Amino acid sequence: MRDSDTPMIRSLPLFHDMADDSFEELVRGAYVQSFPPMVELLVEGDGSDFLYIVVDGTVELVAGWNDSETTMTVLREGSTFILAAVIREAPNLMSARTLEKSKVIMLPAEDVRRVFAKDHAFARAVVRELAFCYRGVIKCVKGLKLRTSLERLANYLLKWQKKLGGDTRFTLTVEKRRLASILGMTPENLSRAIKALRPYGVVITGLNVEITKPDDLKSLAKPTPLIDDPRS
Amino acid sequence: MRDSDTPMIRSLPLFHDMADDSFEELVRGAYVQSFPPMVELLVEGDGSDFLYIVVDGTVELVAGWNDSETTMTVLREGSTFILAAVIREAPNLMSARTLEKSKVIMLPAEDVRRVFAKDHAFARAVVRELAFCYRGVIKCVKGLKLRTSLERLANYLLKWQKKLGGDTRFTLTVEKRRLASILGMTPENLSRAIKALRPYGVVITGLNVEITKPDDLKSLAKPTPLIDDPRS
DNA sequence: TTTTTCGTTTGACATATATCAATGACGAGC
DNA sequence: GCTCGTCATTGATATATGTCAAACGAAAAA
Repeated sequence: MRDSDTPMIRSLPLFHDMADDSFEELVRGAYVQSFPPMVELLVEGDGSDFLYIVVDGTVELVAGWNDSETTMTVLREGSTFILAAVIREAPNLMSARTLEKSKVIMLPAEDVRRVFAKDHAFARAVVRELAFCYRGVIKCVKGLKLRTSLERLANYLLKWQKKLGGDTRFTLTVEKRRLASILGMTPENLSRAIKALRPYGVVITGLNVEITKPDDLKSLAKPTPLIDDPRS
Repeated sequence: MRDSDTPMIRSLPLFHDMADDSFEELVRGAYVQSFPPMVELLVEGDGSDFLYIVVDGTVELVAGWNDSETTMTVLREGSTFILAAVIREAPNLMSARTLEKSKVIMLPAEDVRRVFAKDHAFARAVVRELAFCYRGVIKCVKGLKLRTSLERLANYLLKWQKKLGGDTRFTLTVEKRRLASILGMTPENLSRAIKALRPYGVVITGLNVEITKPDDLKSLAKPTPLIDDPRS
């Protein structure tokens, strides 16, 4: 890999506090690769030979069963994935594919485990990262079990409005059928849900969202940090 | 706490490999408490002052939203809980309550974090534990998003049959309305789902389960280790 | 033993969500 | 500018699941 990529990795929480020589050791065997859209980076059920880091673009994690599949999450710059599988030397529970042209760094799993075993700061960072991911998935389960798809959509919109600066107007970062899958519904149902949010001041045309009555929408969505706050 | 409890803790994967003095430090400030059934051990949204370990009995983790609640999981001897919240010093995402008379060990969160910061072996064990929990929740999401409630029930039965020794007959370990909540359905719906499994050789009377046509049931359930195998 | 309580089951019904088919809208490539 | 393909939308319908009320049954309390 090129030296120009290392500062970006180094600045990630996962690698920030580790010893220099440990970092060297990790980076030495790393690959940087650019992929076109819709490339399968790894397949559910396979072993995990690398820890992945998204440098640029977007990568989706999908899970399949019985001829159908669902989007678990969409990752962007700075995200790592299949950390848990690498640590436990277990098969991937999800497939990963690029959505856009994307650049990813691949750290050989062996290296990660070796450095993890000897560098305490790195081990601590892995813990914090995993704890973060764990809590993210727990929130996801809570949404699925406690909310209807309409409520999940309403909260999704509020969450992204905040994430993108809080403006009245903003743009969705994924296409609608993928959004439907993320929220655990069909594209048709999403279409109807969007219509159903109109009385609450939501207008969506294409990927453009406008929220004219945020209070009304919030009274429907009833957001709570214990489900909807990505950090914490 | 009494010395008689320490060997059990020490034998758990989380504490097995850590240094003796670190273990001493953890155990020194620990509390052991016995609670009657249905005692709220901690409340969703509160800060986490302790890391909990179930020594005996059963504890359920529940999450609530908008006046309804759902059972996230039921824990038994040897399980730890709210590890992620303790590590991140973040509010609990779930409440915990005893189901039966239960004995739990409470390790002050401060101690856990301090030992975690200095003992590399403990940090590594925490990583393994968190990675394990993370993968468990991912499997849960996959089940919720990819399967119907009937399929979830079928797989639940097969999973517990195996876990309890593989016998044709076995006994459910939770009451039905809690099972319904675990599976993400209503008690009424569970009742009907149980009836719907009759053609597949499932007879449930009270908490007793009999599976007479395992192959038929499996052809409906289509179990996969990537969702249904708790280890790995 | 009787009574009470609580969990389960059942039926009738309402709602949520998925499916299928058709149409419409938009962008990529020619 | 056209054509094709893909995604989004709409309507009709089917299925899955939830809700409410009542009846039932087993375990705990009197």
